[in-house]
Amino acid sequence: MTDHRPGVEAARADTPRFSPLYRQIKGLITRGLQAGEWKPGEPIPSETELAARFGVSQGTVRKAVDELAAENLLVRRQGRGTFVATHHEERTQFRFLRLRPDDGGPPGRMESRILECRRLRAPVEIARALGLRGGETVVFIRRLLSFEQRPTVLDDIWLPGALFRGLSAERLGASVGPLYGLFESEFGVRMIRAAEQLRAVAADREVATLLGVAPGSPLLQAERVTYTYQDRPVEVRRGRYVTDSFHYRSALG
Amino acid sequence: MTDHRPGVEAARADTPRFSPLYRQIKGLITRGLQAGEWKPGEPIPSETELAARFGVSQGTVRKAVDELAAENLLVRRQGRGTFVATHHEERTQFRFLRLRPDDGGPPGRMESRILECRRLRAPVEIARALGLRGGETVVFIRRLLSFEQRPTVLDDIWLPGALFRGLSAERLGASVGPLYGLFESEFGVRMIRAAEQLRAVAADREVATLLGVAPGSPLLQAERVTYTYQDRPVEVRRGRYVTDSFHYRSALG
DNA sequence: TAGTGGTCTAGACCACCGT
DNA sequence: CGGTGGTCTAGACCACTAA
Repeated sequence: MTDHRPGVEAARADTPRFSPLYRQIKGLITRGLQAGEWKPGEPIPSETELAARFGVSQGTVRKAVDELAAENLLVRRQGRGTFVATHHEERTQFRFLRLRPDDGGPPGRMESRILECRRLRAPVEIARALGLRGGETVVFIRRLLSFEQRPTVLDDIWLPGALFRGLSAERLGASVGPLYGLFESEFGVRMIRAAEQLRAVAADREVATLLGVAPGSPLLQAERVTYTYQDRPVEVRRGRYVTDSFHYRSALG
Repeated sequence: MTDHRPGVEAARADTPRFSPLYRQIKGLITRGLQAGEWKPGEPIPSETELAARFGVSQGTVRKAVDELAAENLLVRRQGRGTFVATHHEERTQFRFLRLRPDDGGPPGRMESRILECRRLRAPVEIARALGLRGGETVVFIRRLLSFEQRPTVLDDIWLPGALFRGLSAERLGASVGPLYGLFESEFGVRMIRAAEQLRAVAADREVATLLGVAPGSPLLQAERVTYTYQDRPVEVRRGRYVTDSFHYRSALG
């Protein structure tokens, strides 16, 4: 790279007064990830190699990789290398599902059933959340998650139609792992982070029937917006959780 | 300090195979915080000074402080110094209260009313969560939080009696800031982190009355265990939130 | 044993803050 | 201006993994 000295950067002067070198390196690595230069699950080049490529010291690369690892874009494995994060792994499996059995242990046998999958014009709120122009089509998915045969989660999912061409109930049914793994492998869309808004709601008749609870039962509702690279929203999800013997874990730091 | 070289550490050999130097430094700084060597809101010595005191390089101190800052025990302020975190500040004010108005903006005028404050023998579940022996006394507090005159949060709080001698309704009423600020200043108990379990429940008659909702209304319930240094539990809290126009924010990363 | 990430050092310089 | 944290470097050595 050229012109990455702090002073030079400062001279550029716009919104962020100063962008340190390691952040620029971070940006370059992110660009490589986004462009698919290294695929999920694969290792990226070693720190010394990246340092040579970018013409900076290893310490600077290290700090860039540190941040990317903290954001779960990369995974460090001592003695082996640094790998591109993937949703096809035990460890990342439940990163976005915060529901846990009250008795502690990991969730037991989980079964996913697709109830619906069709295309429709995006409702205004969905379009707004996804940054779509009015009238664009979205893929709508409704699915039911059961733990040990007990229906527990009803998810309604909206995805930008343009990014998920060819997504169908059959395709979903044929897949085994987590949805985000499918999205990553089949559509090249990598879910990076999400924000949820939680509230307690009363189950309406339709939802109550699907979840096997009495109408009016209290349900935990999670409205999620999921983002890919560049903080681009690519999924809206409304989940309803039966919290009789499960709870949603939240860590306050 | 003496004997902090990696090799020496490795030779000690027990559970953690190897404890890097910066973690030991981190432990020493934490001990200072816990012992009250530096008070909340005050600056700790500069990095160079700490490096000299501990006989390590500045970079090693830096990494220790980095972690402590990431855990919100310290706050770095460029050009000024590194300060001991405190609950008496705007920025940390809402660190543990994740409820937000649906319309985005920050919570409006908040009013806290103490409904109850008394001592009682710890119920078994509370005693277990707080690591108390059966029959020890706890302080029980019930309080109501209202936003813009609208009752929104009902908190039941249990604290170890031994740590909070002299805590009374009057004392609570006389205080202005957040509870954790009071606990920090008056009782020397600093809340560091917490874990919550969320579920949807139906309001019973008593709770419904206090919150001004219909009995059976769905409420978001948060069961919190709060920890101080050394991961010692020092508070159990059960909150019930009215989520008609508020939601609980959760970030998935 | 070779290669990777992880730690530690010493020193330089920069950005930011208060005086 | 002096002092603080923030960045960057170059080089050494350690811990871990796989072949």
